[in-house]
Amino acid sequence: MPELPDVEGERRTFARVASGRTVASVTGDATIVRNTSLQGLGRALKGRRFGKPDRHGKWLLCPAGPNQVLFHFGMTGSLVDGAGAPPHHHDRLVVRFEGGGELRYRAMRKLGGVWLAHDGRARARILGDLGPDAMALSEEELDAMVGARRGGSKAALMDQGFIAGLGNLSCDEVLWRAGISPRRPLSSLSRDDVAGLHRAMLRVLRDSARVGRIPGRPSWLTGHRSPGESCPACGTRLERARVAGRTTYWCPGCQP
DNA sequence: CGTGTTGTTCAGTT
DNA sequence: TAACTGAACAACAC
Repeated sequence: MPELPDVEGERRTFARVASGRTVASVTGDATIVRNTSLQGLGRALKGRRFGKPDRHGKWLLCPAGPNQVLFHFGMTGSLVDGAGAPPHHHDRLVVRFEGGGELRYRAMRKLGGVWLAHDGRARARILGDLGPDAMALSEEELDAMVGARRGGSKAALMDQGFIAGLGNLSCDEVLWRAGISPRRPLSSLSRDDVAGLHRAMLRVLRDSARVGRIPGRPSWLTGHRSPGESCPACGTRLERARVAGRTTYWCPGCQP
């Protein structure tokens, strides 16, 4: 699931369930903690109170005193309010709070994980070379970035080092709304194209973030990701191909 | 038993 | 060097 809008949903879950709460214990599957042991994570968090979570791209950044817990959700991860919820086979980490309540990191596949950072340097090392957050990017910034980028539009928008947050679904949705074919070189975009791309990106991300996922509404391209479906705007049969390594849908009519 | 999957990373190639 | 490709990771559904 997790693209930027999904992680916005996780951010709200964390804020509701964990922010302001003091950690009592940390248990779970040791392999989901990527850069320390379960015990190390427990020692760093125990007795600490979680602050307000932040997000950059698909990363969720959760302060606990001087430390930070960094969540990445891979393809199947999510945060769950564990209060009163029955144990689940895919609960990989359980953080219990003083006075009751718990937060769980649940993931079917263990492609994401949990990292501990003691300071800003450690955090930067873990996050790697991320581009600006897609939701915080201004049209002027995008315009300045586009000219120097070689290669196709989809590959660029999917590159977390270029812009952080877009995934396969949101990328297809944004390109469709902006009327840009996924293989079209990004550097070929006119100023108007860039303005349209920026508008489409914010629109898609804001609408999706509000519900915490990319809505597969019938009026969205994302609602038609099965072979043989038609464009919800013009009725043209959608194209489907592997672009930038991922299954891509686009409308040859709306995205020349 | 194949294929495919909303994520990243790494090795190898263009 | 920048960017691309394919494999690997992991756990399912079909």
